[in-house]
Amino acid sequence: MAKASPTTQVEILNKSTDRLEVESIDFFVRMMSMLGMPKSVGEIYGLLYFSKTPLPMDQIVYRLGMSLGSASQGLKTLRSLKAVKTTYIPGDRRDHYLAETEFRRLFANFIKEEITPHMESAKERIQRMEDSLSSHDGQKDEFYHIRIEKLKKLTRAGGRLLPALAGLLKF
Amino acid sequence: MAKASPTTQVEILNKSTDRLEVESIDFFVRMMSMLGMPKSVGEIYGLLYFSKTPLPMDQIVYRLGMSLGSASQGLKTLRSLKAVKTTYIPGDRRDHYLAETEFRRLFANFIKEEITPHMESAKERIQRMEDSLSSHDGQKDEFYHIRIEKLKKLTRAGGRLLPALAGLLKF
DNA sequence: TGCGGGTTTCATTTTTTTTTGAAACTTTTG
DNA sequence: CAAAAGTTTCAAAAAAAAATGAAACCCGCA
Repeated sequence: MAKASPTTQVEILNKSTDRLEVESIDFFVRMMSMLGMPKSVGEIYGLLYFSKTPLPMDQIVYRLGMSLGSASQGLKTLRSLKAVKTTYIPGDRRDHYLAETEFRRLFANFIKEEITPHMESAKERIQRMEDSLSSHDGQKDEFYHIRIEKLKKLTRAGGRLLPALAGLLKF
Repeated sequence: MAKASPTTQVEILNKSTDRLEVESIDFFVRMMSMLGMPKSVGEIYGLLYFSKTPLPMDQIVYRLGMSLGSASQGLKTLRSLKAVKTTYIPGDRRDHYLAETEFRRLFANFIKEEITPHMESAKERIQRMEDSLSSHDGQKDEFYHIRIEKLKKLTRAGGRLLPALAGLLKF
């Protein structure tokens, strides 16, 4: 099927749910891009968020006018963040996607998947700083030790606080 | 003055503080890029973080082998985040930059400057969603109302929690 | 007022990221 | 087993973001 032309996208929009959909896509595109996610990911989630029924990939492609590749990539990302789930529809071979709308869970997952790994490698890098300092200068220079200590505190605080944060969220 | 050639950058590196500097730059480039900041900003902050003396812009340019434009842009960003301060050095017309190393303060500022504004516009967008829904469908459809309610809770939680977070940080 | 060091701005170039689309792969079904 | 539907992968194209460098600007000073 021919991909939707630009005009088709905006064609009617009188139904209030269509306007809602547009706002939703806009909303999540921005939100996701704050978290460093590409536009396509936000678009897909935004579409699914106000969809009463689970949508198959080709519907997503058609409604958003995006390529199959983007949709597949985007859904993969969303699956890895547990932001969508697939539902089984009898008599249909296609996967149907539904948005996970519990932000608490989404948030917790995001921290686990995207932040925690960075914290780990940050700790390693700090360790390397200490090594290079102590091996060479003995214990002489306060300044550098203090700076390194601050970094340690930063990563410790981050490592404890961020995971705790998800628990604090009382939605 | 000629810009440092690539080899000059890595030339010696036996002094432990040089290795520290490299690790620091690496560290902050990654950290900043998690927060959506360009590499140049992380490099500058990383350099200043382990510098005992305030550095003028031309030193930053020379040591990092970056362009004047990048350095100026990067310092502007760092100033706006209050991540560097300028110090006065008698008899020198150049500004000298020093890293602000209290992460608590930095963090609070980052939230205020970069996050809060987005929260505001998110609220407006949600308002628009409610408008388009209520104007058209009266009050019939639970589903959409619930979804919108969730978004409201999300932004409310974000708006309260994020600023509070800076206070929680006990570095 | 004109000079000169220091800095900012911004059009252009470079680099990086994202999207596309077609081929390859997988799975279901006749 | 072959055909077809659905999906993923990935090289190439497009778009977006960042860096460059030169011109413009500012400001103190002679």
